[in-house]
Amino acid sequence: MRIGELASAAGVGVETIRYYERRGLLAPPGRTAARYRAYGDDDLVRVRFIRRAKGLGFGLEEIAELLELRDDESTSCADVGRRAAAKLADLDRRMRELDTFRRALASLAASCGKAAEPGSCALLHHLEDSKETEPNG
Amino acid sequence: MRIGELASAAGVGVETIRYYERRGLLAPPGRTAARYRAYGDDDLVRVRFIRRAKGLGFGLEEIAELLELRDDESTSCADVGRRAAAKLADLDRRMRELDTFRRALASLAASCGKAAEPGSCALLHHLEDSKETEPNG
DNA sequence: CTTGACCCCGTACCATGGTACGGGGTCTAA
DNA sequence: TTAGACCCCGTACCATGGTACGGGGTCAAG
Repeated sequence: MRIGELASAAGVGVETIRYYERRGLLAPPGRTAARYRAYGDDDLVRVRFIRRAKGLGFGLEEIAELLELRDDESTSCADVGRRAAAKLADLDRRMRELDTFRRALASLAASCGKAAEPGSCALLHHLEDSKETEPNG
Repeated sequence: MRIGELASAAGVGVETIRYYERRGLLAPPGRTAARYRAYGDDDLVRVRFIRRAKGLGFGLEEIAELLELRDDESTSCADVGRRAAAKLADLDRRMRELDTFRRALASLAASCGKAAEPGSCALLHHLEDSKETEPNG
């Protein structure tokens, strides 16, 4: 398929595909006689991989590393696993914070409709109460 | 307190404080005779608010809106609540995705150490299996 | 009355993750 | 053969969230 087709199938712009190529996330594809990029289904898989990983908070740099591991057939799953473990800890922390916040938000949304007293917002109080949970962890 | 004190108390750089002021997240503070910015404890609360909200995925623009609501005493909690509800849905979706990913990552980390067969990575497969969970939600 | 830490301001710079622009080639269909 | 859709490339630009730089003022200690 050509770049436009790949892009729309993956739900991104054509420029994004080229950008990923520049960034090394996509290998330079084959070309048609007219120098058009020619992609296969596996490229689509790859772009979707990137988008999904990105949507989950991985940076392109990290994704590139993940893809490298994936590309290298000799790389053991354990290598991926080591990276994964580090990311897991990160994810866990992130999720805990997010969950705390989500709870505050949920209880806020529940209580707010009823008592509309200005200045008595669970959400705002939650954010104002500065516990030791610093963002630079 | 002066800007440096505020900054270190909030765990950010001096430049960040000034940047927040430029962005309208912090009101221009009072000045000493020497034109030094003079902050109070509520400014610290405010900066911590910003950092916490930021650490949880809010953008500065969103935070500015939240702060506006907070500043405006006449704003009912319900107004904040409406914003919160929208953010909540967003957070929920994000957390579900994150959780799916975290599980994959966790089971990967568990299985990877044992069977190190290349190409059989739960993580990679998870990302390659493109379900309808698109990142542009 | 000088040294050093702190502050002022404006402007430039940085990384990230794209997005747009301009000038050109290619392909398909009428 | 000509219009329109698509593609090529390089380069510039954008938003976000800061960070650094340079030249200068302020203030407390020694």
